[in-house]
Amino acid sequence: MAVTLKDIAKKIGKTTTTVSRALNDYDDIGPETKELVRNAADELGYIPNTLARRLQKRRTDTIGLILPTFGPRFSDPFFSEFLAGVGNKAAAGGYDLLVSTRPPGEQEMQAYQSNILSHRVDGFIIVRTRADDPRINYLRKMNFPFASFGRVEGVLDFPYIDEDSANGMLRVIEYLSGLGHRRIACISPPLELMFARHRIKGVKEGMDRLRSQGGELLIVESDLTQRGGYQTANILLDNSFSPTAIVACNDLMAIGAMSAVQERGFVVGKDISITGFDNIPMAEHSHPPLTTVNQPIYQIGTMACELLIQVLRGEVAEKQEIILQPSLIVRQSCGPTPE
Amino acid sequence: MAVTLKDIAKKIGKTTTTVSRALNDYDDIGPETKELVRNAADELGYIPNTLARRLQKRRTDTIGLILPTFGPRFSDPFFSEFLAGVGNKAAAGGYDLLVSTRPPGEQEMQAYQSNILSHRVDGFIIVRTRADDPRINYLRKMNFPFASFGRVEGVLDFPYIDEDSANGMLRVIEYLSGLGHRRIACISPPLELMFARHRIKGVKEGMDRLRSQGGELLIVESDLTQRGGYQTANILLDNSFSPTAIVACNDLMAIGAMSAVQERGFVVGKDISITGFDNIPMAEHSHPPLTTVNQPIYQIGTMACELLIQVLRGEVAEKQEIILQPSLIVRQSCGPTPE
DNA sequence: TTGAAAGCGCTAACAC
DNA sequence: GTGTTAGCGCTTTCAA
Repeated sequence: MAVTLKDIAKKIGKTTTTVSRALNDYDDIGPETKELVRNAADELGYIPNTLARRLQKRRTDTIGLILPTFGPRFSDPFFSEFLAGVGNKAAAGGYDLLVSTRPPGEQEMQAYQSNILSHRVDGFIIVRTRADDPRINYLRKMNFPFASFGRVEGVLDFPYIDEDSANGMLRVIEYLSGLGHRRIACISPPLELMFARHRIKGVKEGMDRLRSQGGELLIVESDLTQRGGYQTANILLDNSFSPTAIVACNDLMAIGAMSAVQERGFVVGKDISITGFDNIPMAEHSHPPLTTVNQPIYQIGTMACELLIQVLRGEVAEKQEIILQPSLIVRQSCGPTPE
Repeated sequence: MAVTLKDIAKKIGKTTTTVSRALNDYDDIGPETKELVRNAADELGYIPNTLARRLQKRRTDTIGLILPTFGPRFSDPFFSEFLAGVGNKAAAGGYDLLVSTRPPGEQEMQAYQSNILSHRVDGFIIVRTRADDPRINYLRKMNFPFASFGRVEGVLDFPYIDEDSANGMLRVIEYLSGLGHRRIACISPPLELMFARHRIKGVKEGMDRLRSQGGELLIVESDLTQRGGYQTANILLDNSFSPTAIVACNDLMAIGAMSAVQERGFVVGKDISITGFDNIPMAEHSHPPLTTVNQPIYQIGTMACELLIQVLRGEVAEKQEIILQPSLIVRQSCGPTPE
């Protein structure tokens, strides 16, 4: 049914070898033979069998992406955009993208292992790095190609891209302090996540600079979801600390926090200021629109994939690490400290 | 480097044939040989080479999912949950999931074509069907296995799962009419999308029943995004129609519409009622929480994948079509008609 | 119950 | 330039 090299070879009275080389444009094939072969291939509608080629080449031309899912519902807008970035770059580079989702832990590690050992992928994109990331430890140990979005604690001897979240948060704090805020609460993701650490680090650094001016910081850990932000903000509002500003470590939690604040009759941006991080599309259309730090997730996906492709192709990446400088997006969710 | 059947065979002094059959638990292999082989395999850490197996079996054990992306930013929470559902079911069934994203049109069709012709996938999951869906037409023509989430206009001779959106919308309208609403505006997605048609159909049917009681309907087309909902609501509010309720065809647009309404100083659920569709996590935490129709996207992904797997395995699905009955989730975004 | 031989469709080494 | 031969790692007839 499917047309093979053999069919073409038979048709034009040559061998499969010749046909193969002609189609792959080897130098040692005569120009008229090439023409002949190509025409025959076109006529018959030849499409190479990927599987056969991959087996022979001992390459899968496939990139693996295992999304770490927490909780049962998995609708982080973050991932879908990242996925699109990775996927489009992969497609452009001639790579397939093999996607799965696994909760961090045993199953996740097994997925990495089996994908590698059973020769399903040539390399991995790692996303949402953890402090002592078992995935990265494993891949490094196996000497298996990968590129990551996010750093880890410790040695950074692998290609990665990351945003300078610490700096982003520093600017958030500076912005808020410029508005007069001193009592600031921060809603943090689980601290095993590296980006949480960076963001918290930025917050702390900013607050340190405010110490002489009476800056006070309360950090509460949450879970990255809107619901988590909502619940955590409620805890915060019940607390005697009574912050004038809430700095959430991502937009989803910020938007959840806004609901909590508004439910109590406070006006966001007046009674309480709130900031996010990521600049997801929703941030522009929250009520009020959310002041946040931009993170170009689609492009980050693209670039992470590009880093990996460079490794796979054996091209020496001149720059194996990319740190993006964030920009503050000022909208209407912050205002001067109330009296 | 990698352990092959040959290595095991050599080690125990049998042939690769025997080893292969032993590992695959064929009946015609002696129990002690099986034991022997298995132990040797374990010792050597044998993992079958997927590529080789696939080539031989002429199956890829891979399911394709090409997400139709509109616009540049692609953060529909819808897709990430659907993806997780499909992916987990696929993994459980021993299938890989090959994901790409393509804007509807030429490129998209080429992706389907090349994935099929180059033997990359065994079947496809189709998502977000269009009225005269070129993907489905093509797959049907090629007689290539697929299952879809969503129906099409015309013959439904393929396995699909869908929610009875028409009925869902009917219930929304009934709910609103019970609250006294008569002048209702509807924000619709592009009408080439099948689910848009079903939802609109439900809306119209509901309004038809209200005609004798002065029911009036205005439908405006938008683009499924929060921004689109926002813009369209603004158009609606500038219009002389002045609806007392806005029925959005998905949650994202509903939430966008809420922003627009609120920006004009109206109170959602009092001055104007708003409803959505999908029940994305965000809907619970919007301000006010959104009354909407539930659509269990994760489960739908799971079931769509299951339908496909049944086809691939040659199992006759007793029920090739699944229609889910929706449930109305009443929250706080609707109230009685203002005077 | 096991082995020998063939082949999935392709590419690569080597000879001519 | 082109053909011969071999082999990627696996499964599957067919014989023994």
